[in-house]
Amino acid sequence: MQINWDDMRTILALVRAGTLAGAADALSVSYTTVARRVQRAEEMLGRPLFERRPEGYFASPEAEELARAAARMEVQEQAALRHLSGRDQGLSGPLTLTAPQLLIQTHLAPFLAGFCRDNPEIELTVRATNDVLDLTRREADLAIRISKSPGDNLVGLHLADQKTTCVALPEIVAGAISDPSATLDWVIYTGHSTPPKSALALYPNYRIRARFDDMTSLIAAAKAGLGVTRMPVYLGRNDPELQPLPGLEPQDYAPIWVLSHQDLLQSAKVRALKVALKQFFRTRRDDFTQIQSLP
Amino acid sequence: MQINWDDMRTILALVRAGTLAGAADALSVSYTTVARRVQRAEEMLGRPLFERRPEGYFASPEAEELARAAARMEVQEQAALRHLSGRDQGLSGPLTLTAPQLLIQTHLAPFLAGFCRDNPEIELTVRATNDVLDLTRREADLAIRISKSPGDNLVGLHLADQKTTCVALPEIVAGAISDPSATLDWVIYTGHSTPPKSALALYPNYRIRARFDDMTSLIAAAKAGLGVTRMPVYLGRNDPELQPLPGLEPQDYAPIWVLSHQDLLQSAKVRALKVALKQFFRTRRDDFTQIQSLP
DNA sequence: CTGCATGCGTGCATTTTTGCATGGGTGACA
DNA sequence: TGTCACCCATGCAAAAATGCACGCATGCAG
Repeated sequence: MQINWDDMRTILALVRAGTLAGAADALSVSYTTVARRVQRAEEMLGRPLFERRPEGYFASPEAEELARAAARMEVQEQAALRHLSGRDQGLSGPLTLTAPQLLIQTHLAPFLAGFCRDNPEIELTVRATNDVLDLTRREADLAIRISKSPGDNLVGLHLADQKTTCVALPEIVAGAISDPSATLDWVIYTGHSTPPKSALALYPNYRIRARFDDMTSLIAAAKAGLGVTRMPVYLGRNDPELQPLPGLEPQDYAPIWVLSHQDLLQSAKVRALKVALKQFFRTRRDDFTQIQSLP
Repeated sequence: MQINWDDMRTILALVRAGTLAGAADALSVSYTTVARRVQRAEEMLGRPLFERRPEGYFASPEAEELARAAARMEVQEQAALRHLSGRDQGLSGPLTLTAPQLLIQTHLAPFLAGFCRDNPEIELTVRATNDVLDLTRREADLAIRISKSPGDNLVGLHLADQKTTCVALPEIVAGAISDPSATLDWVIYTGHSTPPKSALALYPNYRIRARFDDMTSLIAAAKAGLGVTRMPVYLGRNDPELQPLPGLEPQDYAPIWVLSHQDLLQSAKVRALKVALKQFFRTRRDDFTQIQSLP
């Protein structure tokens, strides 16, 4: 009874995904290939591993057991690759960074352009996503996160503190100032149930017009005049269309960190990007905490 | 930075073997394939893994690290396959047994023939070797061993006790009887420094004519008249050319066990062979302890 | 020094693996 | 009920991996 290691990896992907297409995506092959590798593995082992159902491939207990073993193999593989990357002392080759979309758009893009110019041998990949990528599984080498704690096995470097501000179109702000007790429209982030308490202290009557699960959309909604919205100051402060609600101090918000896996601490590329990020954010510290730029 | 799992397995084999041909043997592929897989892995990782030397491939520290990870992956893979085999309740498919050559020649061969007839669906592979195969690495499902202790993670079933006897050609035996104080020639197993003490008590003067590290050769040497030799009674007792040295009680020797991995305890095939072995050895118990067959 | 065993690299034909295109089935939804 | 979005199986052609044959270097024994 023999088995091909890549077939085990395929079984793992299929158990995880549940469908041929899903597994194929994860492995960057076609689903036909997944189907045939599974078929081959079943022949090798002399027993069926998956039940073919109209809604997908259903894993038998045997397949699940193989997948558990394959998952443990994967941990070993990834640890080895991380260690290998960690040994890498050259400023060349691939380097992957993940960061929140908006931070890239507003601040990181020009910085990264400079970094690439300074390090022409580094092949930088940027994954602009709000999803939390798994640094342990090497989905990225570095992650810029807006969060309060680094996380397991990860090494964090604090880049900047952040505060939030409440902004809206000038006419809405003017209305609120002229009559603080009038009902104020809000657009808020999904998950928050009410506008910030400090705002309610000044403007107690509110109506929630909409909720969005995406900051870009939230900004667009505010610009469309849907209401007031709370956002990190780096987004609100320089937008010519939006204006802060007066009388409110900026509120604390989760700081910005850059994280990497312990194993990559010694990697020259990772260190280079961390150092550059630290320098960059030092010059821009106020962007994230001060409502108005200093003269 | 990506890597193919079978390439990791190849790196492991190459680090272990040190040469392309050796790794190729272990993997049952051609050495060309090993060379090309390594080349591909090196390209993927963007760094060399082996130093090509005239005497073979020399692993770099990176390759050794990858190999260590791959070895841990291998442990997982093999554990999974063992568990899978353990679930196997059918009396069909592959089954591998390892046993000492001589035991197969003299006793096991007819027994195994019967077992195969009784279980025509089982595809039995016999590995006749004196090397201790690794049941953990699934080099065999069952092992018949001449040894005092089963070993780690293995489950043993005692098949028979054994004794040894000292035999030689009739003329040598006759000479020893006629003059016990004459110098007696011996052929002994490598590792033993002297003939057995109980023999020296009766025949104190000895000369070691040769040492052999292989029992078959030892027997041939005894038959060629090189001297007296000590061997398990199952080998000596029925050989028409050889005769026991009189006055010596059979001496204790390591018993015969059949071993299998814990994970395979539930496998129907493994259990079937164990049961059959136990029954067979019960009827042949005396072959291994009595110098003369009973009338 | 020569023959021989062992080890490596490379070009080429063969085999295997892969992806694509097509067809069929099922369930959600207007 | 028709459409759409997902599933899956299979035939076929392209692409990749493999094995083989050959040539070359090295170390060792006679």
